[in-house]
Formats: sequence, C-alpha cells, structure tokens
Amino acid sequence: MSDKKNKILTTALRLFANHGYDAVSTAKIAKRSRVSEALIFKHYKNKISLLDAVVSEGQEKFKLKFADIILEQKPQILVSKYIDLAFKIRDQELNHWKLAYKLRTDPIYKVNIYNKPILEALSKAFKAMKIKDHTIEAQLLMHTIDGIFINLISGELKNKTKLKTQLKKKYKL
Amino acid sequence: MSDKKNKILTTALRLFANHGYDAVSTAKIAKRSRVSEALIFKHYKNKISLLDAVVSEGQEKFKLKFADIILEQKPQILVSKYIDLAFKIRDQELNHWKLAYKLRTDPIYKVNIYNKPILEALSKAFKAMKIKDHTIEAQLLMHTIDGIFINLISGELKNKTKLKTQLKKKYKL
Amino acid sequence: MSDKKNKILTTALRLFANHGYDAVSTAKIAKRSRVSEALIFKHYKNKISLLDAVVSEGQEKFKLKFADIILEQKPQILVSKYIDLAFKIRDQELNHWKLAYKLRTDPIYKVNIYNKPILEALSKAFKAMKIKDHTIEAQLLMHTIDGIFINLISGELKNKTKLKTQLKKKYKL
Amino acid sequence: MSDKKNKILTTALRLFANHGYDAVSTAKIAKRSRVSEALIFKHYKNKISLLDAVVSEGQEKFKLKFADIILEQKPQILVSKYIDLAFKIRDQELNHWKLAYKLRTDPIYKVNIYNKPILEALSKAFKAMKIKDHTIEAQLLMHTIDGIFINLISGELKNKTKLKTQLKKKYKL
DNA sequence: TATGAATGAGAGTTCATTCAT
DNA sequence: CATGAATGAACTCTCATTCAT
Repeated sequence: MSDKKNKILTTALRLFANHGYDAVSTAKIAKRSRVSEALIFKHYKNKISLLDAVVSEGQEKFKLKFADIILEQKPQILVSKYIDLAFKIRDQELNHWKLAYKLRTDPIYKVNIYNKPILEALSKAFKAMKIKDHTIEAQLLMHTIDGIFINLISGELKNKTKLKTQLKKKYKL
Repeated sequence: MSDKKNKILTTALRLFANHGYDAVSTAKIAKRSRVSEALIFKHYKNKISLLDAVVSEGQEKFKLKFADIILEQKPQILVSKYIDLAFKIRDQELNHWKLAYKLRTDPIYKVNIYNKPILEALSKAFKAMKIKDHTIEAQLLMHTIDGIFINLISGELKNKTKLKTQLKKKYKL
Repeated sequence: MSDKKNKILTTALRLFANHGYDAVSTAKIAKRSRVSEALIFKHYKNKISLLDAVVSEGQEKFKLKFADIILEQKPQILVSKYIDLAFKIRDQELNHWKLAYKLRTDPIYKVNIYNKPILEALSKAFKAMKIKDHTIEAQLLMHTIDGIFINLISGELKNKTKLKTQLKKKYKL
Repeated sequence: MSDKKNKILTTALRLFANHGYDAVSTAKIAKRSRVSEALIFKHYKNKISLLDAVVSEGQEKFKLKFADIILEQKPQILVSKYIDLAFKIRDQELNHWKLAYKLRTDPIYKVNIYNKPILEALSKAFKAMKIKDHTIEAQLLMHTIDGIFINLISGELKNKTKLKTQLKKKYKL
C-alpha cells in the first residue's frame, strides 16, 4: 500500500475511533493526512468504503488475537489469554477497539463476529476446569471483559493491575 | 410541556439513541415528529441543546433509580437491586440507556456521573457482607453490569434469567 | 407558485434550453435567479427534478397547442394550424421547444409523446382532402416541420414567410 | 494513428454522440477505451480538443459525401443522391450524424458548414428541372431531410422505404 | 507510448439555523 | 404556538488536468 494511502487509512481510523464516523468529514481526514480530499476518493470509492477498509484492517488484527486464544489447548492458559486481552492494548490497536465498540450498537456493522467462537472456547475451557455452569460462566466473563473494554476505551478504567489479578484469582489462574 | 415539544423530545431520543447525534439531522427529527423544523429551534436554542434536554431527561430518570440503590440500607438488597437494574429495562428507558452508552465513548459528554457514588455504595455493601477485596469486587461487578448493558443495548443479550441468577448466586443473594 | 420558485423555473428553462442540462450547474441557476443554491433544493428534490418540472411545464403548454390542432374539425384548417405551429413562436415558448429538441435524442426523456396523435390527425385530414398516400404524406409533413423547427431553434431559419406560403400552397390551403 | 489513440477517438465519438459532450467525463472515455486517463491528454491537449478531433473526423467523412452531391452534373441525379443521403447511414457514421445534430443546437459549434453549398446546388438543380420557386423548394427539401435525420437519429423513423419513394416521386425522380 | 498518483476547482446536495408571518 | 421561505457553510464526491516514471 502506497504511503499516502496508508496515511489516509490510519488518520481515518484515529478520527473515526475518537469522534465517530458521522462526526468526521472527508475534508478533515484529508487535511490531517496532508493529502487532497480527491485522493481519498481515488483510493476509496466513497466515505463508507474507507470505513470498511479501516474496519477490515481491524478485523484482520483481531482475527489473529482471537485465533491464538481459541486454538490454545490448555484451558487455564486459554482463559488467561482471554483475560489478558483487555489489559495489554495500546495506540493504533486501541483505536481499532474504540471503533469496534462504536460500531457495535450500529445494527449494520457486525463487528463482534468472534463472539460465538470465543464463547464456545471459553465454555469448553471452563468445563475442562470443572467449573460449574461453565456456559453461563463463560458468558459472564465475556460480559465482564466487555465492561472493562468500554471503560478502557473511554479512558476511565482504574486499577488495571488489581482488576486483572482479581479476575484471574476467581478462576485460580 | 406542550404536546409537540414532547413529541420532538421523544423522537430526538429515539433517533439519537439508535443512530447517534451526528447521524441525525434536525430535518429528520422534524419530519418524524411531524413538526416544522423551525419549531425545534423555537423550543431548543440549537441542536446541541436538544441533545442536552434529551440527556437531562434521562439523567432525571436514572437519578431515581440510582438513589434508590444508593440509599438502600441492607447491603444484600442494595447489591441485588443493582444487579436487577440491567435486567428490567424496556422501550423508552432502553433508548435512554442506548444514548448514554453512545455518549459514553464521546469524550465531551460526561454521562456516567453516577459511577462514583454507585461504586462507593457497592464497595460499602460488599464490605458489610464480608467480601474480600470489596472495592475491586465492586468495580468488577460494575464492569460486568456494563458489559451486560452493552449487549442488552445491541439486542444480543442471551440467557437473561440464567445470567441474573448466576450473578446473584456469586454473592449469595 | 411563489415568486422565487418561479424565477428558478424560468431561469432553469432558459439555461437548460440554450446550453443543455449537463452544461448548466445548479450554482449558475441560483446565481442567475438571484437566489441561494440551497433554495433550489428546497423547491426541487434534486437537479433532475428541476428539469422534470421545466419539461412538465412545457408539456402542459404543448398539450394545449396540440389539442387545438387535433380537435379541429375542418381538415384544411387542421393542416394549416399545424403548419402555423412552427412559424409563430417566441421567447419563453421558444425555449421550451429548444429544450424539447435537445432532450429528444436522449432516450430517457420521451418528449415527443404527441407525435402519434398528430400523425393520425394529419393523416385523417389528408384523407378527407383526397390527398393520395395520406399517411406517408402526413409523415413527410411532420418531418418537414421537424426540420424547420431545428433550424428555427438554432437561429438559422431563413425565409420564414416564403417557406410557410410555399408549404401551404402544396396543400392548397 | 496508433491503436489506442484510435480507440479513444471512436469511444469518444460514441459517447459524445449518445450522451452529449458535457455528460461524458474523460474518466469514462478512458475506462471504456481501456486506456489510462492520462493517455487521453497525451494525445489531445484537453477535452475540447478531443471533441474537435472527433468532429473533424466527421467533417472529413461528410465532405466526400457532399462533394459527390454538389459536383453531380445531372440535376435529377443530384437531387436523388441528396435524398438518398438520409436513407443509407449506419453505425459509426450514424454516430457522426448524431453528434453533428447534438452540436447543431449549440451556438458555439458550427457543424453545418455544408448547408450553403448544398442549398445552392439543390436550388440550381431544381431550376434546371423547371421546378417553380426553386430556391424555396430547395430549402424545403433540406428541412425535410433534416427532419428525417433527427427522427432517424433518435431511432424513431418509420416507413423508410415508402418515405424515400414518396419523396422522390414528388420530384419525378 | 503509457500509466498511477495526485490535485484544485467545482459539482450536486444537506446542514443547522434565522426570520417574517 | 407554529410554519414556510430562505440561506451560508459545509458535506460527499467528480471534474479535467498535471507530473514523475
């Protein structure tokens, strides 16, 4: 991918993630990317395609992370990895998460396609760990992580380390 | 409040909640409210004031709920009431929650003003219930509820009853 | 119809007729109408709707003219009226004709809907006038008038009076 | 002329003829010619020069046809040839005619440069054929042919053979 | 010869907002 | 209280054109 095309993509990610798709004009993206507005439309059919490209790039990154979790053989490590997910994120990656959570309430964008496989993996792990009600427990953990994420995203998350420790302690990890 | 003014308010709530502030034009609100666009600006100084009004209305409703929780004397009931919060919401009220969570990621709007008092109340309750690490546990519960909320909002929450039961069981409620 | 709306319509007619739909920007129409560009879109959904409105207005005017011809009972007068059609046009009306002939080659716009009824009326009249091959003669006359029209429109028509006289003489009118 | 240059020219002719100069973008011409947009500007200074080239090519083709008519010595054959003109056109040539008639209403382009010599030739022929009012008759015939042309161009011309026969009969050809 | 990358200017259209009634 | 008419600024997107390779 060419230099300027990439600049457009990262700028768009940053702005969409922090202000929302509708609040960010293509003019602003162009300006911040130090590129002509026309160039955006040379590289991306229209504004929504630019969002698509940004989202796809995120999905690609998430895919790797989630695959690593789902394919983990040792149940304890699997759960541990999942919990860690929320606690070691930064910069570019954070923006992808911000955007994902922004789009989540939008019925058009199905960003959380990895929910089901993750749920199944966690459920199976809990079962192997002899945890009662493993399915509902898996779901609960996912919601907790979701909650941690949205607090993380809005920059309000306190006591990160303690939180992680406490969570892991619950599952004896 | 006059009939039409109220119509504007509820329409704005519905649209803002489901599509976001920036994605909804005053023209659309007017049309859906079956009101002239000018009337919106008679009642509300500008678009952002309309959002303010919508948000305030929500805060007002939330205030009662949260007060009821915070002022609860019996710790078990306090926690129980807090957990119940997420599980009995509907319609108009749901839209207020949707909007609140939409605005939450927006750095400008500080919607979650009740977070701190709730945290303190929960923490205190957990302490009274002899739960170890009561503060961090309170925080964790809040995150879980947050997670449940965002799933609820996007219409993806599964196993509501089981989830509630399981959660309460954890705290022996 | 309000004052400014009408101004937009007549300006659009004039510009479309003389330069073509695609060569005229809404900005230009607005400027020449001494109106904001936005007002055009308040009155007409989009640019093509403005063209539609202009065309419809023309059709309405043509309808009266053609009806007068078609409903004429005396064959000689019918033909005479048809020939006169091309020779007494001016200003606003001329613009409607210009536009009609511009759109004629455009397959989307069916401007010449009156062709068939006119052909039938002329054919019938010629038959009554004992003119041989009345149908093909009617068609030929129509083409001649068409040819006169396009020359008229491009401002190249010479010898208007003589032309009319000669034409009428052919049918002993 | 190189292969691609020629492709550009014929594509431009086709598109200009069918949609008009202003409705066709250089991007579209490039795409349909399977050529880069830049190449168009290597071969033609700018868009209008491309139109010029297209028009010139047409004029060149027309020139031969008209010369053949004008230089015809036998009056009857001259007129006959002129009438035939409209009845044996197809494909590429048709596009040149379409374009010519599109540009005709445009005051900037003077496409009908052969009108005057043709008029004189016809007039002279009619005179030799002892036809009264030969000049005005020549003009009338030209208008008729014009009318036939524009109907031909928009694909609406009916009864071609009969029309030709009838026309020729009028002049005893 | 041929292209991909790039752009300023302008296209049509929508925005929130004002004002006279 | 309520509206229709009106607008400047901003929006997304397309235009013809240039330039480096």
